Amino acid sequence: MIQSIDRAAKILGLLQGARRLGISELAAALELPPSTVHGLVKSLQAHGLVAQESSGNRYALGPALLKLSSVYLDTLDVRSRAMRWMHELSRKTGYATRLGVNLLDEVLIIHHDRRPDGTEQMPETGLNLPAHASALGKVLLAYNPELEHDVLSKPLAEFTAETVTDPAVLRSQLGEVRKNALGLEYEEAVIGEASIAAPVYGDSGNVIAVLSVVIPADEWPASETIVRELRDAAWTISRELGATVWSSQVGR
Amino acid sequence: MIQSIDRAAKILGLLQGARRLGISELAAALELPPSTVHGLVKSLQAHGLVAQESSGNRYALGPALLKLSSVYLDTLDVRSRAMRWMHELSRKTGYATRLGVNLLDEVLIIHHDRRPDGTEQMPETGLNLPAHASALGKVLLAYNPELEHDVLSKPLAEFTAETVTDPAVLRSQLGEVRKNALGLEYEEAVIGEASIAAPVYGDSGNVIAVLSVVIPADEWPASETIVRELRDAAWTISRELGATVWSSQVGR
DNA sequence: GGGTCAAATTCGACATTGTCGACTCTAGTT
DNA sequence: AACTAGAGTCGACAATGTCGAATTTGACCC
Repeated sequence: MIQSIDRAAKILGLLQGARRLGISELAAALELPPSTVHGLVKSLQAHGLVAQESSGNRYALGPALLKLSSVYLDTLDVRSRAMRWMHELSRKTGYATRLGVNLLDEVLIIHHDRRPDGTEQMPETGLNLPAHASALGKVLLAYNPELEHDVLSKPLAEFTAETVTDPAVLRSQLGEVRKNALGLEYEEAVIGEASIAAPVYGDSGNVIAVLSVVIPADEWPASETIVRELRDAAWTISRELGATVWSSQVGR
Repeated sequence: MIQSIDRAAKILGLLQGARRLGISELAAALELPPSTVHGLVKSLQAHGLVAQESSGNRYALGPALLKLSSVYLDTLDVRSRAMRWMHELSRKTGYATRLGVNLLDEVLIIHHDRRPDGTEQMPETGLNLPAHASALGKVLLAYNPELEHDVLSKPLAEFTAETVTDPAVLRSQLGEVRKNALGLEYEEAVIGEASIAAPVYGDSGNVIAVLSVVIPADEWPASETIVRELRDAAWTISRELGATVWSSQVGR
């Protein structure tokens, strides 16, 4: 791991959390001398990864990130293939749908199709969810032993009374997920919200993304029809990506 | 400029252009030994900034960029303030509107409100435009001497027969832009497309963004009404950000 | 309006750190 | 099954980034 890149990435991470920070604040957070941080920040700034407030001496994330991320989204075959089926799935079920991938030890939402009832809903693309407290996350954990190890090696954060914080319970849930190829979550991250998720396979037979349907808590549990439609959609996307029944069974 | 950060940023830039590259391809492009590039790429990968193809040995941009960029968009006061007025402006004029900021020597579109006629239109947020061949870019150039110097120090790329490639002509156009606080462009980047743009001021009195209306070439020139509506919208946004008549006049 | 303070920024010497070449390993090809 | 091309590993060297001291900037208060 190259030290200065590690530090630079940490600076981006800090700015992600705190929005706007001065050199000395960054230096304090990283436990480095301000002059060192200054050099790192200026290098990031030269590439547009960080931007300085026009009136002031604080720094924030830069515009280059937007351009990079828009290319990132374009390169994802899963996403472009999934979009039309997600829209279909939202329409059929009446619920919002999400497509997620693994980012470090969390889940990143790479596409979101709103509930079709026309209510005001925040776009969720780019948000992330805890791996152990979301249906999306549980599916990723179930099919990725490395991630499972990562997540279980740290204490599990508690978000609501329903959050699973006992590693043994989580481990047994992951067994269920593998058995049914379906992840479940009821008010474990957000009160009033539940979800179910199914894996999406790539041509190598690996789970490369997860598809979920977000269900209001008072309409839980999901009907058999909803589950079947979710599974069908996830499977259709996988097939378009070149996965076969066979490859998905030997996968992992 | 820290060397390894510079190199890392260049790697991200290459992946932005080429989508998927192997270590040796990156090494060739950067004229560095493959082992050096490998170390850089692995460091970026550890932070999710690049990702390795599941089946294969090539690398692409990583999911962390999406999360970072979504935070970037949230931190931009201009954008959140501008969105509602842009929607209004699109509705009133019947044309698509764009909001841009400066990224290195180009213009990055940070918000796009579609033409309200309901035709299929690609979302343009995250795209970038050449500074010298767009109305947005000309406004940024006119109010940013450093950027002007940057852009004029290199040859001006030609996109269409209308593209201004003569520095002297561009310079005189920038004078006009400053005089009218309005940038114009007719088929200089894309055939069939023209646009007009007006500056948006921040509380320091600087031009921090640009607002434009995209007009089909066959409806050119824009009516006085359209121009006034664009100016009004840009001004309303500026005022919400704390700009005053006075500060915008002493600005720069 | 001037004086004080905190924070950003610049600079150069030192030693830590990243770089590079040689080597190994893996996978795909003929 | 041998061959090739590319990815990935390792350790020595010196180029590079780091850090402390000094300088500048700008904000706030008296």
